[in-house]
Amino acid sequence: MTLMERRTPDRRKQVIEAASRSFAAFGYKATTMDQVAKAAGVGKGTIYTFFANKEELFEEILKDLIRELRAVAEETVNHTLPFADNLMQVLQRVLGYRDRHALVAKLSQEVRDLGTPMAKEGLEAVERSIIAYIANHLEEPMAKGEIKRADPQLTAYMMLKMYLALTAEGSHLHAPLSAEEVLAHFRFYCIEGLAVR
Amino acid sequence: MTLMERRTPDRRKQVIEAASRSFAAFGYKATTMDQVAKAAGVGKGTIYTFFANKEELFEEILKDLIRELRAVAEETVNHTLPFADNLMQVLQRVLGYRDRHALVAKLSQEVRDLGTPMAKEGLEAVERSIIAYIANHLEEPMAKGEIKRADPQLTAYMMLKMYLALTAEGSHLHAPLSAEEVLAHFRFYCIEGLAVR
DNA sequence: GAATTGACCGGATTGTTATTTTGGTCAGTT
DNA sequence: AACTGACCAAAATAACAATCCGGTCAATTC
Repeated sequence: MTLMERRTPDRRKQVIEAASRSFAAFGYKATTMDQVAKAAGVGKGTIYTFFANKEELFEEILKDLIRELRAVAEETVNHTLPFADNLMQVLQRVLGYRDRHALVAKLSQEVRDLGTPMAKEGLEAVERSIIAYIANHLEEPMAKGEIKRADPQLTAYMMLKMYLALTAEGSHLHAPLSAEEVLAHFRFYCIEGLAVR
Repeated sequence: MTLMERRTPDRRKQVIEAASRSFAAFGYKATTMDQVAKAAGVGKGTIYTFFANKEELFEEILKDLIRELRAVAEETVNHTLPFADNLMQVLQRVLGYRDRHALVAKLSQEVRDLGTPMAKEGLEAVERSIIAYIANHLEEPMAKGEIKRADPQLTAYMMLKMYLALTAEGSHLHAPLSAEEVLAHFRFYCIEGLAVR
């Protein structure tokens, strides 16, 4: 096995890992193919045997990120528990996923500062995928009557927006909230609502 | 009166109105002081007898906008009605306030496309002022037990974010919603919550 | 003489051209 | 057959010139 790895090291994997680090550290635009090749210990041409261009390489990295988030969610969800509990659990785990967030954070900054179209599209793809995932998992509790019936797509969208409002965006209006505060507030505003019962 | 207007036309008002139109039509950066002076039928120097610089002129226009929104809200609110009803009424009126929205829309676009710092600060000022206003008007219904107790500042912030998610931002994910849909969804997500009662 | 004006100034912005960087290729090496 | 890196054209950046615009103030008007 060690010998085999020596003989045929997995170039593709090397490339993906180097690229992943580079995109997270420098963003889309500032990551050069020469750089990735160097970091991967690979000739530049080799990259192009696996990926048609920089764009496709980037999309692969994003797919990995989405896959990973989905996996984290999947292994956290417990279908015997109430919907709200699952939602909270998943959010808590995703919140703690700092390192993987680095790519998202860097891309967000790049969109703000440089406006790189590719970074913007990438973030939108991640966002769409998260919304689709949540929307999917909304249908069961709705059918079961655990939560009210509503357009799952729109509901998932609103959930994400509220989550982001509590974590990322609102930094300049309310002091950064702790993970527990985020969870408590999310439950309060999103699930329970302001109306008295 | 007509004669008096002829004799001492209100230069300050002329300037403010011309500037207001120009900021709404072209944004902060693309509005030049020469242009404003021309449109106001006034020498450029005159502007500087009322406003120290372009920035102050802009801030005055924003103050006017905020004052106007506040006035619309104030004359709509009926303290004998339930909180949720008032909220809906005010939203409905603000939603229909197309002309005044023009300035906000233009500034939003300018922040997106040009990143003009002054436009960004201006929008944030408007946002802060709206949040402060809502927060103020949350305390009474909270005290009366009409809605649940919570940090008014944060609650107001979440309300605005939800409103914006339903109207402005979400254009690329859900088709633009009609005014009625926005109101219905806002009531659903913000007031009632997803939990079944 | 108070209010108003517009030519004028310098710093910022925009347009232009020269230089460098970088995504992608492919002849040659291993 | 897998892999490499010198090479190319196009895109990005830097350097510089030309223009624009916020702000001032001496001259003008009322």
